[in-house]
Amino acid sequence: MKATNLYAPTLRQTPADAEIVSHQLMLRAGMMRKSANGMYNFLPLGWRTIRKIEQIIREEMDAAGGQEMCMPILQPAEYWQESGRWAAYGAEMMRMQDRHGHDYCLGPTHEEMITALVRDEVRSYKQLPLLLYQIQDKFRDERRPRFGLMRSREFIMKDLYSFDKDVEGMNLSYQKMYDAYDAIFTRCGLEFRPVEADNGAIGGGHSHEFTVLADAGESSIACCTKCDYAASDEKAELAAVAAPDEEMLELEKVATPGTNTIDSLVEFLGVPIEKTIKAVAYETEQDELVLVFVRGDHDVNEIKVLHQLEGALELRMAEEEAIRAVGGCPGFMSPIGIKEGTRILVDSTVMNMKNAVSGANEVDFHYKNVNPSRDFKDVVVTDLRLVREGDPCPRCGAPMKMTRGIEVGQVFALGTKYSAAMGATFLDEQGKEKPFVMGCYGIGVGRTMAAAIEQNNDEHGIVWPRSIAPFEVVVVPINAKNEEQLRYAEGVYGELKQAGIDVLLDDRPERAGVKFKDCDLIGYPVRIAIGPKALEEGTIEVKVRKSGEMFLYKRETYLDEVRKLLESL
RNA sequence: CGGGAUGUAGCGCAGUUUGGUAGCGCACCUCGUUCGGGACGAGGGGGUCGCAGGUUCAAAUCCUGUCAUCCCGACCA
Repeated sequence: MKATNLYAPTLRQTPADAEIVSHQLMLRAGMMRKSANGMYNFLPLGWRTIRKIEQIIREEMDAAGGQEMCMPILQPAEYWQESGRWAAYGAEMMRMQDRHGHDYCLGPTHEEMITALVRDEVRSYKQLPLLLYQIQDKFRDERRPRFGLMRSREFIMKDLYSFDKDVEGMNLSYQKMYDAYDAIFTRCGLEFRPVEADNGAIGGGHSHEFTVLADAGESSIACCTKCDYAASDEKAELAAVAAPDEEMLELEKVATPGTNTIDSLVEFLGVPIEKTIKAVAYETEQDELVLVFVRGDHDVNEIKVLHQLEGALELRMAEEEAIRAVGGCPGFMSPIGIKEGTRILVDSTVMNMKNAVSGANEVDFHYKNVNPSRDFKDVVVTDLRLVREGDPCPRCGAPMKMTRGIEVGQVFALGTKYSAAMGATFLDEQGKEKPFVMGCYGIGVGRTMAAAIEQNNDEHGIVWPRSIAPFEVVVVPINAKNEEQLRYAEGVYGELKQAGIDVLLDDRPERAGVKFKDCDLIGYPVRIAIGPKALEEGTIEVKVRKSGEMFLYKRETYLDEVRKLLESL
């Protein structure tokens, strides 16, 4: 490819509406342009990178036994009604009607489509396992698209669905995908962690998110500093803090005027915050009141709370009336003296506390010397709190570190949620009808591209990992208006191309400085400059974008040297 | 959907307070000089000032409405 035939409009200045560096650089490097909120045009350079990422994904999916196919983006509502998600999906689904008034959506994902397809096709356990995937645009009407490709409304996703005859088979498929994902993100040159993820409302199976470590990321993950445990902040398991070795003292009610927050209580009583018990009251969408108690300095993990409440999908802060109705007092709550039958959840750390302070269910009064193991009745005790920096790892006990990351992929053991709901069954060895045991596995292709830039850039621009760079090598005649130089550069370009290297010839009649700046901005891994030195001395000047190293090679040997260089990038 | 900010040429911005012929830098076009890290000179093209209504002799500027974009909070590839 020659630059004079390439539409790559670079920008000197950063567009004002781009916030994070990957978005800014993709615009500046002429890789993409915005079309509408959360939707983007990929320009030729950006598309080359997308295609390279897709190709890596394809190769690894195929190697893992996947078969590529393609399903329609437009999906009939009836499948979604069968799975129950037509109602459940909410405003995030782009919906429309055809001329006959039939409902459709633009696919936000394809579990329903693939399940319906396989249901109609696959009859026997002998046809399993079946791993089908596609790479295609998905639509999600995000409440707030932002950060360029990081969260867009139309995005390219690789989605694979596995169908197995039993849970063991599913686990095998899951592991294959897990390993393939590991290979894909490694090949893309990314620093990432597979983290244990919450499986949300889907329930049942397990799930991992593949998270690229980057400050611009929207997910917060807890990583053990010693072992390889890593989990999303919502998922991170926490053991109870051990019970202190103290005598249990007599429960005592004390007046604590105006102390309806933990901070004011700590100040008023002069007790350490670790000796206080905090209450949070929620109501479910079924209007059930749930009282949650955690240590004063801890935060409630609402996901963990939801897992305790079968059937509930959402929590809202409880109305004061509802709290009073069960004998609670907003700002001064305690499990002691709450109406029988009220759902009370207590974090396991709280249960180990001794001689703590909690509310007394009366305005301006608290209990001292609360000993939950003695004083709390009819409560559910479990892990309910949100992980914090320094909390002990559930595996090895070493402190955990909180990091930010970009979720580029997720692997998910679905089980029979969709196959059962949609009646997708096969006959097993005994001739018995069984629902498929499924898994689903997604990769955000554009997000992977953005994540790669977040991790690989400097003040001059992008520093592409070789595997996903739009071109591996750029050949720059210093003065393309000089016929001799241009011819020489064309020769070198032809040799590289002949050698199977993905190379661009920057034959634009621009000044050297302009072209060099563009090279750095776009981030080609290797730059070859052809100037007087090449013509007079036959030396080829090679510069590595990442390290800034410059090498001079003889014309006779530079090809091998460049090949070696590329392999190291 | 709540909170905040911004809409003026392809990009970055000034002008709005105090109404009076729409500007600057970059980019673009022409000519000349220049040519290994975003050159210089001369000339040139391009904007119904987001949109609609209102006030006024006169509106980018004041008022009302509306739309869009960006950032902060509940989710996900």
